[in-house]
Parts: sequence; structure tokens; C-alpha cells
Amino acid sequence: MNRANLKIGELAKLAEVSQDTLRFYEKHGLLTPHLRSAAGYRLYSEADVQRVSFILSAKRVGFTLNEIHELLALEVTKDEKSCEDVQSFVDAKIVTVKQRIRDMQRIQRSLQALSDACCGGAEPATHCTILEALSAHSDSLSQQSEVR
Amino acid sequence: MNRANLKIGELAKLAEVSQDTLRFYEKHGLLTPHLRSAAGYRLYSEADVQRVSFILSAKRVGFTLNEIHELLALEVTKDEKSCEDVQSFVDAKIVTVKQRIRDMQRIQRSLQALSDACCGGAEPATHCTILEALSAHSDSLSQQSEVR
DNA sequence: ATTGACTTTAGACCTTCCTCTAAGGTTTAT
DNA sequence: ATAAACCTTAGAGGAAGGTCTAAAGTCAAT
Repeated sequence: MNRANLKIGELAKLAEVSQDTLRFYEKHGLLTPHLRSAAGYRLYSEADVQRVSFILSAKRVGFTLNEIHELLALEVTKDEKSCEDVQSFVDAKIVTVKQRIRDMQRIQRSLQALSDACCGGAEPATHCTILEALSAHSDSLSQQSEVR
Repeated sequence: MNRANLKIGELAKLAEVSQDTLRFYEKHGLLTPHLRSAAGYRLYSEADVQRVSFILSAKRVGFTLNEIHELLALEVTKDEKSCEDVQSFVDAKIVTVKQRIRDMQRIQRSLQALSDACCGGAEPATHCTILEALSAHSDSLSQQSEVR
């Protein structure tokens, strides 16, 4: 499958989303096909493919479509005060992302502990639920940060 | 604030969620207070605090409440074939989590590049949007895995 | 030139995850 | 003993993110 001027069904298959979802994203300003055919068919470019990829990754890790819209709208126009605005917004997002990475790593360790406690052999299966596995590494609400 | 026998308002404040949300989680089997007062007030234990912490972390990184329910229900009963079931489920989740961590790291690098390209000083601001910043490190849909 | 697989639109409908309202009972402080 | 600040329930309402339907136009192959 070539990646230039994809029709909606082709992009849908490539990105593993429905055509409805792509139209929905368009309606909400997240993804506009770079052109339309004479008959009005949406035609997506390679850049559009990248864009949908970004949207899906960002969504998978918990950004809302609104937040993704803001991220996509970010642009350093370089010659203005846009810098400050962009930078403070982006830096705030970086903090959020770092927190989420820590959340995920904590969950990953717990899942791993649970998997290991299992048929791991000689281990005493002290960790019998994910919460027990988690509390072995946990820090819990004590130093909770942003909850959106 | 002590963490034994919290009333709903106390837990809500501690966890930074609404009381409604806690009741909603209870209705859906995610968080049952360990006991009720004579008058029917919910009383939450330290373990309940941990549980809500887990729910919120998992939610922040993109698990649905249903998935969280499944994770919380996991239990190695040790003496049966529960091991195999738990392990294959958990191992699948670990794969998902690892993918999401990579997604987040990719996004983090892009945000960082965007922030740097900004008022970073002498840099030529080649990365002017998040998508351009992203494509500098990107791999896009080419090796996409699970999209839930 | 017609069949089958595509595409278009508008709009109704659905699920998830809350959030709010109403009508009332309880606890604590004064 | 009464006010203020808690708590209870059931159920309606709402925003986000799709998903489905209908009625119609387009394209490629036989």
C-alpha cells in the first residue's frame, strides 16, 4: 500500500480505525485531508498519515482530543512572543507526560511482579494480587500530583 | 489526616476526586468501602486508599474502568491452574504498557524538541510544530502495534 | 451498462464516565 | 436544640468519543 493520496478506506485500514472515526476527527479539526478528488473523495497525504499516527499515540496514553488539538496547533513562529506561550504550555505538558510515564512504570513493575509470583517456580507468591504487588513498590497518594 | 476509616468526603479530598466519583466506582465494583457506620456512612480503609490510587493512575495512562476492573480482579490462587490464566492475561497487558511507555517517550522527546527549538537561543528552530519535532524521531504507523 | 465495492452527507444513536438534583437522615458545635 | 456541615439514595443529565443508518453519488471490472 502506497502512502500518497490515500482514500479514506485505505487510511482507515492502515491506521486501524474506522472511516467514521476519521470523519469525526475531521469534523473536530484534528485531521483534514490535504485535498479532495473531483468527486469529493477525501485524499490523504503522507503527512496526514503521520498526523493520524500522532493522534492515536497521544490518545492511547491518555490525552483527550482537545489536548491533542492544542498540541497539534502549537507552532513556534520564532519572531514573536509565541515562544514564551508555547514554551510554558509545552513545559507543563512535559511534566504531565513524565508523571504518566512514572505511573506506567509503576504499573508495569506490578504486573511483572504478579507474573513472576505466578509460575515463577520457587518463589513464595507473596504477591497474590496486583495491589499487593503494587504496594511492594508503591508510594500511593502520598505524593500525588495532577489529576486531570 | 489519618488514613483509617475515612468518610467519603475525606477520601474524596485526599484522592482529589468527587464523592460522586467514589460512589460511581463502588456501583461498578471497583472500590467497596471496607465497612459502613451504624448510620450507613461509607468508611474506607488504608487498603481502599491504595485501591483508589491505583485506579486513578491506571486511568491517567489510558486504561478503561473495565480494564482496571480486570486488573484488580486478578489473583494468583497458587494451587490451581489460575497461574496460566493470570500469566497470559498479565503478559499481554505488559506488552500494552510497554508500547504505551514508548508512545509517551516519543511524545516527550517531541515536546522537548519543540521547547528547545523555541527560545533555546542560537538554534535554528528547524522544528516548528510538534509534528515536525516528532518526525525527527518518528517511526509512525510503519510498526504500529495494538490499537485498542 | 450494470454489478459490486467504494465514497459522500446529515443526523440519530450509543457507551463510558462521570455530575447534578432532590429529598431526606446524621453528626458536631454552640 | 438547632444550625451547619456532613452523609444517604435514586435517577436524570451531560460531555467525550465515537458508531450506525439512509439515501445517494462514483469507480472499476465484467
